[in-house]
Amino acid sequence: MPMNATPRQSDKAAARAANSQLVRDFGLLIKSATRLEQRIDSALRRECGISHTMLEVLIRLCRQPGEEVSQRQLADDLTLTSSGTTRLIDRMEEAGLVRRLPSPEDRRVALVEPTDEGRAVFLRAAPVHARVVEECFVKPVAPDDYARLTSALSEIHQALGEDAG
Amino acid sequence: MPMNATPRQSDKAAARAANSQLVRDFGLLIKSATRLEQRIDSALRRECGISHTMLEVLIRLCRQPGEEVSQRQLADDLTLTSSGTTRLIDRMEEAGLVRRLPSPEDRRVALVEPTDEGRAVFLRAAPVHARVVEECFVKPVAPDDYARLTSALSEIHQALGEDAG
DNA sequence: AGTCAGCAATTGCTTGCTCAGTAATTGAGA
DNA sequence: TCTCAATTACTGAGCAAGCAATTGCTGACT
Repeated sequence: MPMNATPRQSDKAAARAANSQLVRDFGLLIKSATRLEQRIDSALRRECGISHTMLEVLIRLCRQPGEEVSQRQLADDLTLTSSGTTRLIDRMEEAGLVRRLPSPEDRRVALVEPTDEGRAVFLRAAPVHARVVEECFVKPVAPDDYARLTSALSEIHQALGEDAG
Repeated sequence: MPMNATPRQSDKAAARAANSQLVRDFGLLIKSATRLEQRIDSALRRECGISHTMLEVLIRLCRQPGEEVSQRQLADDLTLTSSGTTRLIDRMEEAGLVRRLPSPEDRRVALVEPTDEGRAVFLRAAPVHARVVEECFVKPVAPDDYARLTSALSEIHQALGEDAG
């Protein structure tokens, strides 16, 4: 494997790879998603006093009454580690938004349930969330593109789920 | 503003809003982007010893020789605060990947320049990056959808850039 | 019954970021 | 020319996440 002082052919190829359209498209995805999430997060903090992550938890807990969710399930849904989830739920419990209760079926699992306060906050936050999504995500996209966008995202998401290594 | 014990009509509407297709589509975007970035990041750490963020810096520094970039510019490009950028460059300088030099035009700005080591790492990392992007982002998407995906992303990105408040 | 591999949750430590506040420098207007 | 608001970078403090190691529990296999 010879190493020259002057750039080799393959070096130029590598440099080109980093600037390829595909890689830039990818960058656009990451950047847009990052900014979107920041937008949502700051709107929620300002108007409702909770983070976006906390709202995502509440969304899953408030689907229907009596349907508690395990931390494991939340972790998977939110793309978090279990330790991250533990501490997220700690903070939400501290804030009076949720409550932990032991699972009757498996004493390892901690089920999470919203408090009345949690439900109330959810009801205030959901429209804020929906509003920002509408403004920053749905509205800017041409209707023709929208369907393709979501199907592309599903494909990506599914591919990522399969080879979960 | 009357408050009843039983859920009001508007509460149901709020709950429905949180479960609307639009909001779920948005969730899919966030989740896919998060996972994609994790994938890239861990591949780069494992195979090249740098984070995804660091590679993004190197990409911008290695475009062409002699084109130094200010930290401000990097911060904007990477969606970071300026203090985050300061410390990122601190770490990269520590690792011997980049060097700071004062701007001759404006003594406030710190220009950033890659070292030889930084360029070498970039050349090793770029193909890894490209490979994962290809596998996880480009390949899973049907060709018909791909063009729409990127145009949708551009529209979103542009909309986010305009009302930068 | 007894063992043991595996999973859920938690905890200590580290990392990578933000926020708020500071200092130096610039450029535009009185 | 002087002043002053805006801009660039840096620093201290704090927060939210990850990783690694631990505990308690479960279910499967001998």
